[in-house]
Amino acid sequence: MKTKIGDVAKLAGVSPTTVSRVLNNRGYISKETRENVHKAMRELNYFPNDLARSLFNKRTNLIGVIFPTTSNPFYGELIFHLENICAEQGYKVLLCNSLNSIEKEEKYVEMLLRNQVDGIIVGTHNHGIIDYHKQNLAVVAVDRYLSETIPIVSCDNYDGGRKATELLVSKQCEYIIHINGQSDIETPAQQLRRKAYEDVLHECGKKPITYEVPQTFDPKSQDEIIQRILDEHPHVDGVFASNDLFAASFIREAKRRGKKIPEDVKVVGYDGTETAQTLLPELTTIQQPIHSIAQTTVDMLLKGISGEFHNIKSETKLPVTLIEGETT
Amino acid sequence: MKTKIGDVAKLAGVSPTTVSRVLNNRGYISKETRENVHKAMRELNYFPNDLARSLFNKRTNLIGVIFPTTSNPFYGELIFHLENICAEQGYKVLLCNSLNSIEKEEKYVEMLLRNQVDGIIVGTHNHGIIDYHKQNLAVVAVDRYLSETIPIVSCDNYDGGRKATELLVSKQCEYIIHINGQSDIETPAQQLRRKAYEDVLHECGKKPITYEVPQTFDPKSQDEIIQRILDEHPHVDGVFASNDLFAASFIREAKRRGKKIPEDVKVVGYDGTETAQTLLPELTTIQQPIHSIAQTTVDMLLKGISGEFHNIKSETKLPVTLIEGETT
DNA sequence: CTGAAAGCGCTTACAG
DNA sequence: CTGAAAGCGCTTACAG
Repeated sequence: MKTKIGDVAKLAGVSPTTVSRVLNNRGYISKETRENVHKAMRELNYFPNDLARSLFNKRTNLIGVIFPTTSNPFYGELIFHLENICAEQGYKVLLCNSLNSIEKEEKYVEMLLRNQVDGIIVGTHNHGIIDYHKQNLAVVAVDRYLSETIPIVSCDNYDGGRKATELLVSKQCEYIIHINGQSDIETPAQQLRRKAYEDVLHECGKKPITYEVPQTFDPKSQDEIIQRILDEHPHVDGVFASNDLFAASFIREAKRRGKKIPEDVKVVGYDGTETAQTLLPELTTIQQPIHSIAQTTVDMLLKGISGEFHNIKSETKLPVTLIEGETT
Repeated sequence: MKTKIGDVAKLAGVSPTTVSRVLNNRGYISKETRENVHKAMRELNYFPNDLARSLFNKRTNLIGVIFPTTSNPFYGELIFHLENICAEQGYKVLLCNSLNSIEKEEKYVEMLLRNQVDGIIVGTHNHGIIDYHKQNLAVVAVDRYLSETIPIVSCDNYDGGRKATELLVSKQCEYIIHINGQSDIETPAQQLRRKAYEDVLHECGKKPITYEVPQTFDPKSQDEIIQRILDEHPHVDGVFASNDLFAASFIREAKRRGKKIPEDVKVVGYDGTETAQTLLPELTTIQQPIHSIAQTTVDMLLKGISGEFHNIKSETKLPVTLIEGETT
C-alpha cells in the first residue's frame, strides 16, 4: 500500500489536518510539530497524492499540448522547450500527437477535458472543437487561427516568405517554384508564406507556381510531388520550400537528376531547426525562433490560466531570420 | 461551473449511482433509463472527471515517459510512437525531458509518483532512483540498465557496432576512429557499440581510438571534440559515430578541411531516424527499428501494469539494419 | 432494475 | 497552535 496522509499523521502523533498544513505551509505550526511531521514523511517515503489535491483544489497544473508529431524536428524542438518551461513553473505536460487527424484531435481534447487540464497549447487545425468546449479553459494556439477568442503566437510568416523569395530573385533565379503544405483555411501560416512568395513574384513580373504536399506525414506522397515538380518544370532554378524537410527532399532528387545546387537550382527552406542545421548545415533557410515561440506561448497560457485575458483578441508575431547557407 | 454527475442525474431524473452505472456499463439498466441518461449527458455536454474516477479506482491510465529530449530526432520519433501506441490503448502520456540531468530526473520521478502514474518508460541514466521508490509501479527501460528487476528493451548494440566497423574495414579504411557519447556505467548501450568497434579493430590488428562527446546537448562541446579529432588525427580515413548527428557534424568539418567523403574519409552513423534519412539521405548508418522499440516497450509496460511480470529479469534485443548510403 | 451510504486521499473553513 | 467535520466528483458494495 502506498503511504497516505493518515499514516504520516499517526507516526508523527498528530492529525491529518496538521500534516496537510505542513505540506501546504499554511497556518501556524510549532517548529517541533513541523519537524516531527517532516521526519515521519521521510521515514515513510511519503509523496502526497496529487489526484486528491487537484480534486479538491480544482487545479491540476496539467497542460495539454497538441501538435501533429514530435517526429517532426520543428515540433520536437518546440515541444521540448514548451515542456521544459512548463516544468520550471510547476506545470506538467500531457502530450498529444494528433498527426493532423481531426478525429484524433477530438479524442485528445476530450481526454484533456476529462483530465481537468488547466490549459491547452494547440498547434493543429482544430476546427472549432476547443472553442466549443471552452469552459474555464485557457487555450493558446501556435501558428493557427482557431477562433477570435483564442490568442495566437506565431512568427512573421509573410516576412519569412518575402525574405526567402526575394533572396532567390536577387540571385537571378528566373523560374521559382514554391513547395507548401496542403492549403487549409485554418492555417494561414502556410498561406501567408505563399502569399508573400506570390507577391514578390508578381512584383517582378513572374508567374508563381505552388505545389502542395499533403500533411499526412507520408514520405511517399512527398516524394511523388517532388518528382512531379521536376518532371513538369525541368527548368526550375529556384525553390522556396515551406519546411526544411521538403527542401532536403527536393535537393536530393534534383541532385539525382544531375542538377547542381546552387549552380543549377537554388533552394531555400523554412524552420531552421537545430536538427536540420546539424544534419544539413549548408541549407539556406528561414529560421524561426523556437525558444521564443515556446516562451511566449507558455507566458500567454499562464496568464490565461490566472484569468488575465478574457476573450481579448491577441496575436504575437515573432521575427524570423534568414540564414544564408550554400544552397543559394 | 463544470457539469458533474449530479447535474446529469437531476436532468435525467435518476440517481448519480445510475448515471455512474451507464457511464461504466456496469450492472443492469433499463434501456429507457440508459437513453435518458445519455440524452442528459449530451445536453449538458458532460465529461466525467477522470481525477475523481482515478482517485477511487487507484488507476490513472497515466504513463510517465522520461527521455533526454524530444529535440533529438531519435527520441522525438520514439516518443511519437510511444505516445501513439499508448493512446490507442487508452493510456495518456506525461512527458519529461530530463536532458540527462540527474537532478531533473529525480524531480520528474517524484512528480510522476505524485500523479499516481500506472507506469514509467525511462530512457535515461536514473541512478537507482526509480527502483528505490518502486511501489506497485511498472517500469520499463529503453536501452538502459537500471536495475536487475527492471525489464529492458534495446537494440543489438554490439551487432550494430560490429556492422558499422566491419563495413569500414571491408572498405579498406586503415585509420578508424569512433565517436561515442560520454561513457557511463549505467548506459552499456554506448559501451556495447564501442566494445564491438574495439573488438573488430583488435581482430585486424588496429588500434582503437574513441572520442567521447559529453551528453549535454551543447553543440559547442560537440564541435570542439570534432575539431580535436581532425587536429590530432589528420590521417583518419574512417569514422564510426554513435549517432547520426555526430556523423553529420564530422562530415561537415571534414569537408571544410578539404576532405572528400567517402574518398578520403568514410563515415557511418547510428540511429537512422526518418528525419536524418530525409535531411542527410546519403549517410551510411545503422538503423534502429524505432517503431518496434516503441511497440515492445509499451507491450512490456502494459504487462507490468497488469501484474504479469514480477521482478523477472528480462531483456529484449531488437535487430538493427545497416543502411548503405554514399558516405562509405 | 435502482438508490442511499460510505469512501478514494486530500484540504479548508470552523472551533477550540 | 491543533483537530473533527465536511466535501472535491466519482464508484462500488449493499439493500431493496
